Amino acid sequence: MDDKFLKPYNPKETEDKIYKLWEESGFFQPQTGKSETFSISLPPPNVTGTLHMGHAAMLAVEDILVRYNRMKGKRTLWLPGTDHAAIATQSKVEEVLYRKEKKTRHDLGREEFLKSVGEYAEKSHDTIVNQIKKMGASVDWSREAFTLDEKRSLAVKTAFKRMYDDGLIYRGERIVNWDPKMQSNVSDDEIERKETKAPFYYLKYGPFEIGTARPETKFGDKYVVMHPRDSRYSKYEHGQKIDLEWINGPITATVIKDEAVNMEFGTGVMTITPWHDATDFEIAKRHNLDTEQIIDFGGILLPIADEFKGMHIKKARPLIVDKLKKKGLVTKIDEDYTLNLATNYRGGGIIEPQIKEQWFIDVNKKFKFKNSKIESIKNEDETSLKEIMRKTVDSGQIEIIPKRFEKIYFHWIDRLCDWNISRQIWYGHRIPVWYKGEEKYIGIETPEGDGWKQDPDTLDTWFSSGLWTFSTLGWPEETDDFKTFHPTSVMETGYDILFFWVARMILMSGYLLGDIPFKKVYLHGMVLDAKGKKMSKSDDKNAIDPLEMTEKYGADAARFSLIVGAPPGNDISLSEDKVRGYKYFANKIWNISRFILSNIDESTIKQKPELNERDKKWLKDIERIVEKISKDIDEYRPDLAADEIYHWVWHHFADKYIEEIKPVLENGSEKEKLSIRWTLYTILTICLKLLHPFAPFVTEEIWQSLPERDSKMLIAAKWPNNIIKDIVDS
RNA sequence: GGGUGGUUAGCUCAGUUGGUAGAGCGCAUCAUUGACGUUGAUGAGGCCAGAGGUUCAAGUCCUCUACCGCCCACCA
Repeated sequence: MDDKFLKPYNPKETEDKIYKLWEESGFFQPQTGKSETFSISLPPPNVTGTLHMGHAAMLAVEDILVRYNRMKGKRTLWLPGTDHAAIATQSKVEEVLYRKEKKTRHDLGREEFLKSVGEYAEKSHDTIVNQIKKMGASVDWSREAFTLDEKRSLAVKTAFKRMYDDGLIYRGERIVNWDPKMQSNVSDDEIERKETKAPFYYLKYGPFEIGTARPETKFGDKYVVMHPRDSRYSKYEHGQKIDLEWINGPITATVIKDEAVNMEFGTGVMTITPWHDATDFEIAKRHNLDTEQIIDFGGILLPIADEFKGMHIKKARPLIVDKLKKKGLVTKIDEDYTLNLATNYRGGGIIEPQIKEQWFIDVNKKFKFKNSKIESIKNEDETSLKEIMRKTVDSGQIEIIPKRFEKIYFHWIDRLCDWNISRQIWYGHRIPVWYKGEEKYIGIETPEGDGWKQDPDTLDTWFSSGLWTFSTLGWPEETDDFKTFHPTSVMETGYDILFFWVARMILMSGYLLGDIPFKKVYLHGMVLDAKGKKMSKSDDKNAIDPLEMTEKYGADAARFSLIVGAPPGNDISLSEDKVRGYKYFANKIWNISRFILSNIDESTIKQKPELNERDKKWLKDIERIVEKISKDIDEYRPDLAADEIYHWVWHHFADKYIEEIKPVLENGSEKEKLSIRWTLYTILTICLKLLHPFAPFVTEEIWQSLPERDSKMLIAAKWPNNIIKDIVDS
């Protein structure tokens, strides 16, 4: 027996060494010559981020699936990469730039700024990669990808051009979610509404009373809107002009009747600001009304505000309210009003709706479906992107686990509007469109000749993420990897990005390949702290750092603690006690092995002796466990499998069997001892295999010290199967 | 407002087609110098949120209620 067993298991001394051993073995790469495949694309973490508990949980689940399927003999690929995370990364660099040098990106200029973002991303990249390794993730580093590298750029441009040529991408002037802080718009899905207390003002508007939380937008309000069936206002006619006194003097207002008005709310009358409100914009469009910009893209009031022009809205508001009060136009102020403030979920800027020209993907436009591998849409059928997203899941070709998220997904699709894909930030994939006067060019390469200017906007980061399952495999080239590993077996990710990402992957894959990107979607929950807050938020001081946990208790313990009791889709709250508990388990495995190895010798395990009934019973019992574990993992319940194996190894195998046979090893007959020794060793090797996907480090370390084993490395060992047939009955 | 998840031991949470309530940490008693610094055995502690229903049988299925959370939504 190896001397290392004389001390307790020491993850710190073991893990890096074992990871290196695996990497050098080449087993992270798919083995050739096998037909059935299993593939997962790693959801790429932000290149500038650090590993949080959510990542750690994700890596644990995926590594379990991957190691299990690899041991089952499948040709297994887990492809890693990082995401340029346009907005998040750019904001981070801008913040540092401002803090250190008091400069903005405009002071540096586009080219120089991008260079510094690139450098920052590159430097940061190694951090996240090393953290992924610490968790024991058996990803194939030789195929690592980045959402903004050259190959992925080609995929993005190819996708854009195809969609443009099919009329699915268009440029249009719409009301968009403008973030004045970041100087870019964001898509509807990137809006996070926060409940905020704010005063709500009731203002006299001629004969009417209107309500607003934003008096600073009201300068241009010259339409007063009410419901056509509101009897209170039946004496006013649509189109009627009314002269009245307003903020900066007398104006003429026009009465508009529109069903969008809620009669129950307030007085049932409102004025509209079409340039800065989505609902108002729709009303204005319906009645062909004038629109006028009140606030510029930096949050500064325009000349229409008269004496307030040039002021920031934040400063102007109290002054405007003062003026309104002095003029006797304020009738009431509700100081305790709650409104849903729209903020940018990345970066937190307060959204100011603005009308702006942007690029969109049309999700409703019909087009002819080509190369269909989607069961529910026939080749050459007329379809739309929305229909692709719906039918692939509705037909069951893609299965979302747990099932309840399918309903949420459908609900989202049904109210989905065109996807705004352009951003005014600099870091990201530049829109592959060039202009020269009236001419326009859309393509992969910069057009020949002078005078072409590229569109300044970049693409929504989820555009490139949407291609991830196949751009990482070499698409648009028809590579062997692409043919072999796509569609991928399962997409394992958090439910919080079901819309952002999962839906967009289905859209992109469906349109570009006529195929699904993955067969299953496994959604894991959020890791919560003791207060029930998401641990992935970097500003959360209660967060448990996964690296600190691996440092203190070992990666195997961290993995176990993130798996047990975490069914798909359920949030888990993690405590340090739980991690510690599983560290003890790793040591228990260590000591079981120590006990067994000190009680056998090579000659007693090489040849199967005649087995007594007790040992046969235990061998049958572990076969039952093997079947249970396999079934649980096959059904995407690693949480149950982990709990089951934990319980069996500790409280059955160790507490019962080993305790039972201890006296027999002392005083029993030679025949009995032979049977026991062989059984102990056999069960140990099976247990190590069963435990390996969950606790890869400690099991591999023990495996390396086994005198007799059917594979040099545990990572490549064969998953146990038909034990009774192979052992007991022969 | 619509949808959705939760409510189980002192704490944090599991409980897969309905069949005698489980884990980690904590607690009590005993054993143990040991394969185990991290051990074992035994035990205390649960009207499984509340009410009704289906069933031979409900933590589990159905209906309603309460509270907590999350997602969605154009109430200015």
